[in-house]
Parts: sequence; structure tokens; C-alpha cells
Amino acid sequence: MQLSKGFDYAVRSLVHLGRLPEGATAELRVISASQKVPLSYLAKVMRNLVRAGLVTSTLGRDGGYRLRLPPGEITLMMVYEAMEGRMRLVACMDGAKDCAFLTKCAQAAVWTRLRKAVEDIFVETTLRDLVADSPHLGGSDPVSSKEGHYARAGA
Amino acid sequence: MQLSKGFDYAVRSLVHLGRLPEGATAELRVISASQKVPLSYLAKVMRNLVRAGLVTSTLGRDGGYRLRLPPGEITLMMVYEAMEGRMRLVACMDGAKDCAFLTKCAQAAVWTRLRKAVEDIFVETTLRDLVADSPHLGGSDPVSSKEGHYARAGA
DNA sequence: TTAAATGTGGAGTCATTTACTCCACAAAGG
DNA sequence: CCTTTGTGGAGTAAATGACTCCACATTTAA
Repeated sequence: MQLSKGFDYAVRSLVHLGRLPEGATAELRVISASQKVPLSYLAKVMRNLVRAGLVTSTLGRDGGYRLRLPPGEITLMMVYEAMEGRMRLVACMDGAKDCAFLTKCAQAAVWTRLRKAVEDIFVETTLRDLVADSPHLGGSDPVSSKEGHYARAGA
Repeated sequence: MQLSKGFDYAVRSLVHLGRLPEGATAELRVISASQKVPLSYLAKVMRNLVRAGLVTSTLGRDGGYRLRLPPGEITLMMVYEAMEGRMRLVACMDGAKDCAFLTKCAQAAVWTRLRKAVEDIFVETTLRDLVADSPHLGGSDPVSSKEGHYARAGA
């Protein structure tokens, strides 16, 4: 249950772009430095975003990247899918080709519900929320502790 | 964004145990066969569940595993933590030791919110929901139901 | 007391995926 | 043209995930 670095990098880079004055471009090497992402890897990340239509690139001198849509219209869902494609929480989720069971297994419904919950958040969170310095992302939970703040039975 | 097989196996195995008549045990090799999990790997999975206090094991002839709590009291959250520890969606989530930025980054709030959403589902989903043939996972279905076959827990 | 059936512990191996690099090339502009 | 930008994709390295193995401890029953 972990997000890939590629996705994280993509988000960071888009935030960077979203903070630029409208229409301005940022070069790969600038984004790389400011977001602390390896240059050559970032190049690959950005290509995904270009292909997905989230940013445009211009070549040659004074080239670079810029958002193709207003920040309020770029959702995390779009970014996720640009980087990873359709979300599948377990191997057998949609394709079902290697599902170990012929009939639907008991947990299928939970995985689906879980994915929906995640996707809902991804859909409703836009770059605009992230670009703002104090994002008002209701319901965030500041609790944090080292290991499981949920009691383990016995043990 | 994917759940590990270990976690999936753990859930399947617990469902298997939850479907047994109260107090009955199942041996490793039986669970392995019925849930299609490699035996030697399952052994490791089960040890995690034992350590976490979700199941008890008995050695020797006629030994095996059985639930230590009624299915309605075993949440997916407990299972998750037994297998994976505290959830961290991105590398820098709690420890923050390798966070690339000194001040909180823009997306931290979303990751936290996301984790909360997932954990909420994990907390409110119990083994009882999965053991039932037609799980009604619609809402957070508070404890109700005809006394499960664990009416008087303890055993 | 022995033997067989069970789980335990953990080191070790194999496989897959993730993260990242490199380099030749194409487009744009001076 | 030459430099500066991104592009494409093959290739490599590192990390993690998935799984195996085997010696050992415990329990029960012959």
C-alpha cells in the first residue's frame, strides 16, 4: 500500500508548475533542482504528463514545460492515471485472469470499496488545492505515531 | 498503490478460519490448499497473525490455528498492521527523515487524508463482513447481527 | 521412550518491480 | 550551423516482494 515515487514526483512537479505565473514555463533542470528529483528520471516522468495531456512542452531555447489546464482542473486522479494507469489494489482485481477462485471471493467487495474511496479523494483533489500554501483539505488527521495507533489484539 | 500478497493471504486465511465451526482448528496444509497459498509462505504469514494475537496455534497432533477473537472483532486494520506495520503511503510520511523538504510539503495533507480514508475502511470492516456469503459492506454496519457462532467468546 | 505430526524461527534465494541512467536524436531559436 | 531544449527507449541498478528450506520445539499417541 504505497504510492510510487514516480507519482509523487509528478505531483511535485505539477505543483511547481502551478506556482509559476500563468503561461510561464519551467525547464527540466529547474524542476529537477527545486523538487529534488533526479534529472534523467524526471525527464521520463514529464513525458508521461505530456502524453496524458496535462502539460505541454516546448523545445529549444527558452523551452520547458507548462500546465495545459488551469490548476483547478487537474485532479490527482488524472495524474495517477497518467503515471500508473488504472488502479488495481490486488493482482486479480479487474482482469481476474489469475484470480485463484472461480466465484467471486469474499473480499472483492472490500477492495472495490477501498479503491472507490481512494479514487474519490483523487478526483476531488486538484492542483489548486496543493498550490495554495494553506490547503484547506478538510478532514485531515494530524495524528501520527511510530507504530500502529490501532491496538493489536493481545500480543 | 497495491496491497501485498502477504496481506491478501492473511485475509483469506482468516476468512477460512472464520468459517469453521466455533473452536475448530485448521492446519497449515489445509488452509494452504483451500486458499491456494504456497505452504511455506503461508507458514510465515500465520506466524505474523499469531504474534499479533489474532489467532492461536497449537502444536503437535491435531494442532493447527484458530481465531483468537470473534470474527466481528477482527478488523482489517488489525490484519494490515500485523502484516505491514503502520501504513505509509510515501517514503517520507511519518519518519520524515528523508523528506526532501524542510518545511511541510504541499501534498502532505492529502496523503494523510488518503491514509485516513483507507484506515477508516479497514477499521470498520471486520472478518464477520467477509465470512458472510453476501457481505453487506454498504456502510459502516455497526455491530449487530444474530449472535455469531462466537456468541460467548473466550472458549 | 520413541515417533510422528504439528507449528516456529530465521536465514537464504529467486523474481519482479521500481527507480534511475544513458545516449542518439529531433525541434526550436539564435 | 551550434546550442539549448525535450524525446524515445533500451539498459542497469537497487529495492522489495514472494517464496523456500531446514533444524528445532512442542504435543500426542503408540
